[in-house]
Amino acid sequence: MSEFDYQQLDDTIHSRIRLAIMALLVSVESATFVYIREKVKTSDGNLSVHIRKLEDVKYVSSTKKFVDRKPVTTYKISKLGHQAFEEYVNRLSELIIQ
Amino acid sequence: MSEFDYQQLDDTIHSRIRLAIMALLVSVESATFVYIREKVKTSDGNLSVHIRKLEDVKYVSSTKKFVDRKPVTTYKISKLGHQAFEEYVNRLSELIIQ
DNA sequence: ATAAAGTACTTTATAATTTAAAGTACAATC
DNA sequence: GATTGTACTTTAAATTATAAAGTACTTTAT
Repeated sequence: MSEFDYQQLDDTIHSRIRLAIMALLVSVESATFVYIREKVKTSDGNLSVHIRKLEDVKYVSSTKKFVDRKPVTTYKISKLGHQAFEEYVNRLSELIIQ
Repeated sequence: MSEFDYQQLDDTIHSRIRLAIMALLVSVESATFVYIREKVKTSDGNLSVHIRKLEDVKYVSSTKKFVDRKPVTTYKISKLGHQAFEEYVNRLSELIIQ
């Protein structure tokens, strides 16, 4: 059962930064832009671009509101995103575990 | 201990195609260009470029010879490559396993 | 004998992605 | 009221990946 076909790995998830974002989001109920930025240790620009990609494919949803007169964007992983992540982890295991 | 810093993941290894190559190479004594190309299901050009990157950082070594008058390149993972792969898998687990 | 097709790659050009820098729209502080 | 800070977004530049073309043969068919 040892397959080494890299195309089995979801390309949207398999990016170091997006993988970290997804891993974080599956572990929490929801998270703000700033919280994610700090945990993932990246710049605003990077996070903005990458989390947008996850939104584009509907793996993540966002809601925007104001807290203390400041904008706060909160992100949540979707059911589809959850499934995709699980599938990704399974494929990864198949690839790596001998 | 849940960290989501994506920079912990070795960037040379974390590419779907190079990851597949490394996973294959840790599981065998050595492998030819053609064997890898078939297992990893990629084109000659892609394999050539990516395996060269692994060679550049000394994760993989190669030897070229002629068999039946045809060129055959054989690749092996190096000790450094082995360590890097192990380290990569460990970091990946930390990232993914909740 | 020679032309066509195949093997084992390498190189190069184009497309896609990532990263970094600059920009926007405020709020708070000095 | 001018500077600094927050929470992002947009754009441009650098990096990377993929696909196409090229090289140096060998084999097979004509």
